Amino acid sequence: MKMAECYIRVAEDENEEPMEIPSEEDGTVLLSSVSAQFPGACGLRFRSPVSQCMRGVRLVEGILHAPENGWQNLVYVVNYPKDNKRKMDEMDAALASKMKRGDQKTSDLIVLGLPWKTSEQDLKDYFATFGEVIMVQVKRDVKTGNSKGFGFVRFTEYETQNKVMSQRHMIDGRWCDCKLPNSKAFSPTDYMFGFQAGPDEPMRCRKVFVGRCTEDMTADDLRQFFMQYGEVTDVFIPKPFRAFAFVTFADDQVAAALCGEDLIIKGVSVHISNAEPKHNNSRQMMERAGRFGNGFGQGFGSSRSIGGSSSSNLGNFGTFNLNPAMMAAAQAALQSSWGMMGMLASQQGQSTTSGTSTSGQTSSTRGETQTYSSGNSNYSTGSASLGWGTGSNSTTSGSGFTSGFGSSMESKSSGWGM
DNA sequence: GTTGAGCGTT
Repeated sequence: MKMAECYIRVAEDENEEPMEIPSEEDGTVLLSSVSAQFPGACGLRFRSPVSQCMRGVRLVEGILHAPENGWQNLVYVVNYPKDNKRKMDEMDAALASKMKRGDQKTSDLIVLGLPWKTSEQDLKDYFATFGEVIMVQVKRDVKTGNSKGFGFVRFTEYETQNKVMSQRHMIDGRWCDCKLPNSKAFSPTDYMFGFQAGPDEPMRCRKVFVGRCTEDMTADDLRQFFMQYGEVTDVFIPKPFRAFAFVTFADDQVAAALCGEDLIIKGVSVHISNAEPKHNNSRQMMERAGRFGNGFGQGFGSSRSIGGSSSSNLGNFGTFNLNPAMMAAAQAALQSSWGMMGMLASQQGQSTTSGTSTSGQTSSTRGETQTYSSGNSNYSTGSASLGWGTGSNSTTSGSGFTSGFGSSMESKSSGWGM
């Protein structure tokens, strides 16, 4: 009877400009039609002109049925699963800052083949001839103190890093190689910032895991350091020493923005990731796959092949490298929603244009070039700015990629049980 | 007190 209505007006919020969504011939509207425009949508509601209350739209097997008096000219508001809409916006913001290309952040490089006798000072002296060094480390046996023959180095400038990776190094009489460490090759946890995967855990995550801590980092050191990003409400260091700590912020977005970052505290590179909820098997499996390159990482090229020596073939690889990570992260974090996928596709599509409509970047870019030092260390954090330095560089045309992404998702969705 | 491909944290 409401055949005349060809479109209904749908918006994410009552006050936002609605989008017209087509109805079916029988006057119903398919949920899929709604979710095509509002990824992750699970239903509709509207404000009843009579009661002035919000009312739900009847939904049966994916079909939205018009209210008593037809769709009329009301604005229908999209429902999202639980509070995922809000989460999605924050993920949007945090992802945007991490996916920012252009500002190519440096990462720690692993230095393989060091002579046993080489000290951190030796390393620093050697690499300082290439550019400013902000961190060096020689990995040693905890009991004997003997060098394990490898270490890490980090430079201020991305160009320096590329130069160093592009050649071999004669250090104290041995040839050494500098590479991006395996830990930099896609870890889904880095994308799962701020989310508790548990279905009954609506709390957003304000706590981060700080890995690779050294024993000389006190709770006060950590508090002093992390203050620059936002109010710190708690610092927890397990005893006895376990080489990690937890830092809790007042603002969950600060925690989200820091996840995936490598920060330098007291001359040591620590890695920030989400403080994991205790039970989550699927996530840990994926983490393994990511860390050791057995799963997604290999088929799509590890990041070590990207940021490295050849700057000529960066383009396509970089974009493809991120996608499996996103898929895995989305699967684990959102489980029941495709919302993030649409967001990712649009992000990719926008990556070659200057202005994105993505909101909220400002909140995570405070505190540029802050320094922190302690004791007799003269190291400092070169830059506290956020962003992800995969070294990837999107030169792919956005539209072509986006469509490919969408279709591959559809073909795999059944296998993933989503 | 040794060694020579690897890989830093739950």
